[in-house]
Amino acid sequence: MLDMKWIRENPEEAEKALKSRNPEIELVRLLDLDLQRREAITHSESLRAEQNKVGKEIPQRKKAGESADELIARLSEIKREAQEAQDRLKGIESGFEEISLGLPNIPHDSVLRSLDKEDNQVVKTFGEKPDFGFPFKNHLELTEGLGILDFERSAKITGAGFPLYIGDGARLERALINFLLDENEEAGFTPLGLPYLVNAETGYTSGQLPKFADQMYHVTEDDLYIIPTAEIALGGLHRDEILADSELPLRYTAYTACFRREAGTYGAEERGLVRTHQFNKIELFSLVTPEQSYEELELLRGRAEQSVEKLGLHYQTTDLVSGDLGQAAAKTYDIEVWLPGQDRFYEVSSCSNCEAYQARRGNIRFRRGKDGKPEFLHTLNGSSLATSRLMIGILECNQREDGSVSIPEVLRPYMRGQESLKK
RNA sequence: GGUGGGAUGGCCGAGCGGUCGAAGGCACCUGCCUUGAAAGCAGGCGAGGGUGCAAGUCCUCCAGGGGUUCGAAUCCCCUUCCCACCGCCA
Repeated sequence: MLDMKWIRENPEEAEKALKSRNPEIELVRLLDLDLQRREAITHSESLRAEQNKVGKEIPQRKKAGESADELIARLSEIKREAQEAQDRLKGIESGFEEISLGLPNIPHDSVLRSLDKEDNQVVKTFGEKPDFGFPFKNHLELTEGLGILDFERSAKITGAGFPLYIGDGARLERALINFLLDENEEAGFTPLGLPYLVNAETGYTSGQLPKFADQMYHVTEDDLYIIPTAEIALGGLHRDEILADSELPLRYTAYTACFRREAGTYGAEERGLVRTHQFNKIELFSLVTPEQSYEELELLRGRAEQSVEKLGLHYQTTDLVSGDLGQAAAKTYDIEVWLPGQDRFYEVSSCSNCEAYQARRGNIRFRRGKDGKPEFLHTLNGSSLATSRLMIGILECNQREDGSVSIPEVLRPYMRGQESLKK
């Protein structure tokens, strides 16, 4: 959700910024409803004030031993009017919310205005494309040879898009998860074990609801949503709280499975582990004061980059253009790992500063000192990292001619010293 | 799933249906006192919103949502959450 006061005062600037993300966004209707809303509030409240005033006279009249019948009659008339005004206000507000809850965040000034993903700026590159010197295999050929991944059987269990790791495959991913959690914890992030199902309020906080409801699995029986990323659950963590500025920044890390319906997407080129309904991810999440948030974004990005570097994978970091930003983000860096089998870079991390967008929706605030007025804080999230896609990179980039795969050294302690994956 | 008990301001805690946004205590802030501190004294001290240059003023909020009533923190109904016990169970 956006700062309505700011939009009201800077309508052209706001619309221009939002159009840089989606040219179809118009604010005319929102501004009109905002005006109507405030008028309706004033009208409704003045009637309430009168109602209260007359209401207070009744006991006084009665105490004095006089009849209050006439006042009571007048009051019922005021009440009827007040109720009408109230109903009208509710109608306006629901229209207002429908629009305002659907609007994306305003991009940060430093974000390049463009609708074309091709304009995403590469801000860092690490390593090089591997030169195998032999016909290399893609991750599906490798995992089949090693017997560590089985999509045919997982389809029997569930259906398409749900990976089944076996033996060394399961072990390697677990090693990745533990390695990343340890790295993050050493960097000062508090580890959390999170619920995988969230209620609707939490879904709204992150910006996932109402607009992207169809991307989440919904347990209708209990009206709970299965998280597409830990970020959604983390958004609910401090909902409706006022934190002390001395507690900030709050930094969390959590491993969760992530579930995405991927409705409307399909692609023969995204086979195997590239895009699945269920995958694993370690998340970073920070709550900070507004003046800290861009420094924090660099911290998250650096944290994620460092982990990829330790794994020895070739990657590039891009600064996304306005048109490629997620709903809640004001600025985002993507970290993409080179996947030889796909012949392109693939996102393994996305680090975003959501500024006050989520805080406003979830009413997450902080107070400066003892006497400061509560203010919305800034939230940031970053993947560190998506392990399922990392698996592809590790397998494909570390393969040997015989189909075995050498395990990155940093993971070996997590694999009881195992140095390679062999049949 | 069943039964019973709860939910009030940062915390604790009172609140006959009628000046209750809410006693009292703790914590906190300001001033007095003090060499300094403590104690004591005086005052202040929730959030959101409308309006206004501002002082201010008005509205809303006692878990959430409905209802009864001229009037609800107080009465009724529903929901959620917490606690206890029973049932079931990793």
